[in-house]
Amino acid sequence: MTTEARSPLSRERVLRAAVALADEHGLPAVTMRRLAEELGAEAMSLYYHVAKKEDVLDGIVDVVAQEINEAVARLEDGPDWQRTARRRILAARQVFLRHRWAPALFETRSSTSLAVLKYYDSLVGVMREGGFSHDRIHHALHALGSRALGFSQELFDPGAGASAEVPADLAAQLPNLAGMLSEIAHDDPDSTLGWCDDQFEFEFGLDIVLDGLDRLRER
Amino acid sequence: MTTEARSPLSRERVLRAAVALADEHGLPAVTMRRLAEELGAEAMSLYYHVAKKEDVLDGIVDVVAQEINEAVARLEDGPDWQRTARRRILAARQVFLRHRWAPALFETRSSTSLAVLKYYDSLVGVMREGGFSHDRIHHALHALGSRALGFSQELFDPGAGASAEVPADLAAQLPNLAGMLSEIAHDDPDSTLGWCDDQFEFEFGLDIVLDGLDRLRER
DNA sequence: TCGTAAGTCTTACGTCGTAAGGTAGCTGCG
DNA sequence: CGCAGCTACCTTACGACGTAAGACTTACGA
Repeated sequence: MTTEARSPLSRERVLRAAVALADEHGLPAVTMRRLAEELGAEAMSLYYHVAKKEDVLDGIVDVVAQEINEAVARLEDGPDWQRTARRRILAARQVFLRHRWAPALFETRSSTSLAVLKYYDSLVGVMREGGFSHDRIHHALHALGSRALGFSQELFDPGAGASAEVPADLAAQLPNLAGMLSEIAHDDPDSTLGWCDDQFEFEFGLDIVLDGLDRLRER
Repeated sequence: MTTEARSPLSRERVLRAAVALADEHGLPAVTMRRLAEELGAEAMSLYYHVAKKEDVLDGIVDVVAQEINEAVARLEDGPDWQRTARRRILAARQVFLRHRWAPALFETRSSTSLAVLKYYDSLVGVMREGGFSHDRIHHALHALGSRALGFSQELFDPGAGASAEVPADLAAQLPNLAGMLSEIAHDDPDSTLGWCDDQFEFEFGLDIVLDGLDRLRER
C-alpha cells in the first residue's frame, strides 16, 4: 500500500487520500492512523494540516461536492427547467455511484460545504429561470431533500433477498409485504446506491416530485 | 442518576434504558459503559442480555418502531387511501419528534426490524385497498423513502441562520441562494426534526409525493 | 552563525467495544 | 446433606480510536 509516494503533506493531499481510502475500504477505514499510514506519515502529523477528524470528514464532503460541480458544469442547460434539473441531479448521482460511502456521510453533516452550497445555488438559478418564486423554490428544495443531490437513502429493502427466502412464519405476520414480494423481483444489477436505491426507483421518485413541482409552478 | 432502581437486568430493560439515555443525552451518550451505569450494573453484564452494541442499536430501532405501531393502531382508517396513509405517516412523525436521534439511526440500519416491517406491511395494505397494484406500491415505497416513516433528513438548512447573517463575500458567490434567503424567514418554532425538516416542509413534500402517486393510480 | 518558524514525530491519556475468565447464588440429583 | 451445573453478574485486560503536549528536524533570513 502507501500508494502515494513521499512528498510534503497538505490539506489537499490528506483529503484526497481520505477519499481514496473510503472508496477502497469504506468510511470506517478512514481513521487518522490509517490515513497517515496511507500517506507515509504519522497520525499526529495530519493535525498540522487539518483541525480534527470532523474537519477531514467535512473536507471530503467538499471534495465530492466539487466533483459533482465539475460534472454538472460539463452539461448544457436547455430551456426546460425540469429537464435541466433532472439532468443535473442524475449527473450528481453518477458521482455518488463512484463514492458509495458518501450519501451516508452527507446526511450526517449539518455544516454545509461551500461546494454543496454552490450546487444548490445553481439549482435555485435553474428553477428561477423556470419561473418559480423564491418561496416555491425553497419548499421545492425541502421536498426534494437528498434527491436534489442525486441519492435517496432507503429505509428498508423489499428485495433484500428474493421472494423464496422469506421464512413462512414471518410471511404470515406480514401478509401484504409477502404478497408484494412474491410478485416482485429486484433483478437490477448494481446501479444501486445505498442498499436498495437503484436507478429506476430513483428516477421514478424523482420524477414524481419534479412533476408535482412543475404542476405547482403553473399555479 | 442511575434512575432505574436495582432489579434483574433483561433485554427489555437494557433497550428501554438505551432509548431513555438517547432521549436525554443524545445517541453518542449511548455507550455500553454509560448504559450499564444507568442500569446500576457493569458494562460486561449487558452482554448477557444483548449480543453486541449493534444489537442494542437494532433493538432500540425496534422499540421506536413499536411505539409507532401503537400510535398508528389508535387511528381509524377511512375509505380514502391517501388520507389514511397521510394520517399514519404524520402519527409516525410524532413519535420521531419524541426521539430526535432516531431518524439518523434508522437510516444507518440496513437490517430491518420486525416492527418496521409490520408498519410497512400495514401501509402496503392501505394502498392495496386504495386500488394499487403490488408493483405500484413497491415503487411508491421507494418514492416515499424515509417519508413513509415520518421524517426526511435534510441535507442543507437554508434557514440555518437568518438572512442578515450571511457574510457578504459568501453571498456574492451564491447569488441565487442569497436572494432566496433574503426573502425567506424560517420562523418556525421547533416542530423540527433533524436540522431543517419542519412540519410544514414535511407535509408539503409528503403531499407532493402522495398526490403524484394518487394520480398514477388512476392510470 | 544563530534564531525562528514550519513541518513532522514520539509519547501518552482517556474512551470505546468486547474477549476471557472468574464468582456468587440457585436448582436439582445422588 | 453435598456437590455439580447453570444463570447472572463482575473483574481484568486488550487493541483501536481521537488527540493533547511537547520534542525533534529542517530550512531560511538576519
